Amino acid sequence: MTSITTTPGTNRYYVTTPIYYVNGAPHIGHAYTSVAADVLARFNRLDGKDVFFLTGTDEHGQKVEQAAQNAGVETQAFTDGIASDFRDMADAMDISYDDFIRTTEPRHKKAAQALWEAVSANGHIYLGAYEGWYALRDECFYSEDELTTRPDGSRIAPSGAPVEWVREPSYFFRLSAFQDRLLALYEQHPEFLGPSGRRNEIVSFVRQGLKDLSISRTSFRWGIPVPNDPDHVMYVWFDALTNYLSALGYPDPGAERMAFWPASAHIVGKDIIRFHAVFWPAFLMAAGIALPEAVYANGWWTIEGEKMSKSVGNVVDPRDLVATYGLDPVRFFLLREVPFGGDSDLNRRSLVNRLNVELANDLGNLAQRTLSLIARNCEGILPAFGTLSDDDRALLAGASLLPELLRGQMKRFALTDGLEEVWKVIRACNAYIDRQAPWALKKTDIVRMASVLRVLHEALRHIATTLQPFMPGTMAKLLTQLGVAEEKRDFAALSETLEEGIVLPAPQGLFPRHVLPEDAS
RNA sequence: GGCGGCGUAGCUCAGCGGUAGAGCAGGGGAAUCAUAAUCCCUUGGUCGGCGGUUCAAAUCCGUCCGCCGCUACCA
Repeated sequence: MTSITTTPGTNRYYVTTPIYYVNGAPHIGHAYTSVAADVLARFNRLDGKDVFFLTGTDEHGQKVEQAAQNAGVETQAFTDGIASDFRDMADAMDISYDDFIRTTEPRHKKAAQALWEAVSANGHIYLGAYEGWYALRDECFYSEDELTTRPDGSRIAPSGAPVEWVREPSYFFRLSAFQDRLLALYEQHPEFLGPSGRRNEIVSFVRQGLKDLSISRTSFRWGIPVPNDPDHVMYVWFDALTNYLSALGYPDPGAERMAFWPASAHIVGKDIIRFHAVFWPAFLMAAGIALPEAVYANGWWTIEGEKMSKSVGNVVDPRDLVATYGLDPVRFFLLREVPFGGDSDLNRRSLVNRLNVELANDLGNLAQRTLSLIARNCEGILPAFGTLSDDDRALLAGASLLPELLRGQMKRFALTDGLEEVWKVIRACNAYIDRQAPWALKKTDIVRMASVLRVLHEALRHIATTLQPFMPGTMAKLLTQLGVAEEKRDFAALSETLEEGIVLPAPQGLFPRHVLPEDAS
């Protein structure tokens, strides 16, 4: 049995997205969580860490079985189709995952069964009966508050189907035994769970008492068989959560990837925080496996002020947004618009406004004006630093602080605040260029002009390097325009000075402006 | 019902005991290297209402009003 403490940091970083449930097509919410996790993965790679980044799909359960039946397709073929759509979405969003786990893969089944056996061997699983209101017609259980009572006292499901109280044999996990240890975990490791509002909710949930958890079903077949009792399949969460281990090669003791355990961060949507912050650590404690270092929940997106739902018909496919606005602008917007952890609204006006003001005007135009001044006045050759003024030094100091600043923000999952820090430097560059007016120095002091441009170039190199995790494609272009070699783009390379005299390619625009149809004319 | 959060400039929010802040939007000016982009200045708020503690309260306490979240087997 392990202690509840998490292991100290190493040079490895293991970050995960949830595995997405394949009962529907990927939407902007999935993309959001994945982009956030991707930023963390990319940031840590640039920071010299050995990173493993996992995403994938959750493919078991009665709903999937039914969805496949409704579609008239064999269940595995059905999940194959949706899983590949999720993979396509991840690729379209430039998610730099190292592995894509599917819960229908043999390696996962083996891992889930091994985890079950480990928990069982420690005495935390017992056979009991799951009781509840069951609708034969719908073939599923309903909770008390979902039901309506008719005048004659009988109850009906939301679907209108009659329900009856039934008992189904089920294996239970002794969740109740872990209440104190979970509370100790939250208290001793406040960084385990965030944002803080969510942590408080989970703490009060656990405090009010935990019941044992039903972790198997006999009412459907589409799942992983329980070891030594094939009448049962594992109930979804025991199966699904194990993915974080199965992709590492668990339970093979010689699996190289197991060195990445425990996970550094599980990024999840706020709807599944409980499963990650309560059930998952309890399962791991029960199996004697070290706990992940952090679980962090992101919020929901509304669309033009409305809740996203299939019935409203406003579900946004991130690939459509990318087709209209470009990949990096969309990635930027998702992480920039609202403090990471909170809810936010996706609407065209604020999207276009952010892209125009912050990307096109603030950053794109800064790069363009700086690089074209160098192209035109320095023959496209990177100038040398002259004697640095206080103004020069202040700007460079701000820029060189960025990696360290962002490191702190990323650790706290403050992705939005991280971007704000970079933008402070970008705004400072625009103020600096106006103050120094290199276009005027051109006529009075050509040496000073060259030095000013070099200071701006150096600030831009820091900005572009730090922004790579957020906008990998566009920042790669910018770094190329700045003459930074591909192997000199990590944080360590920032402390080296670029050689003057290198030839810079011709500058090209990075971010096009957008005009809303109603604003045209 | 219980527990918790929020309510600050037109908008999105930061501040959380010591003379009200940022970004965007609005107004004025400068500049013209640049994607007509940029820079500077500026209008604007009895910090949800009412009481209390304090020399001093967005900031602490109480209460009221209005939103929102959680309150287990939903993927």
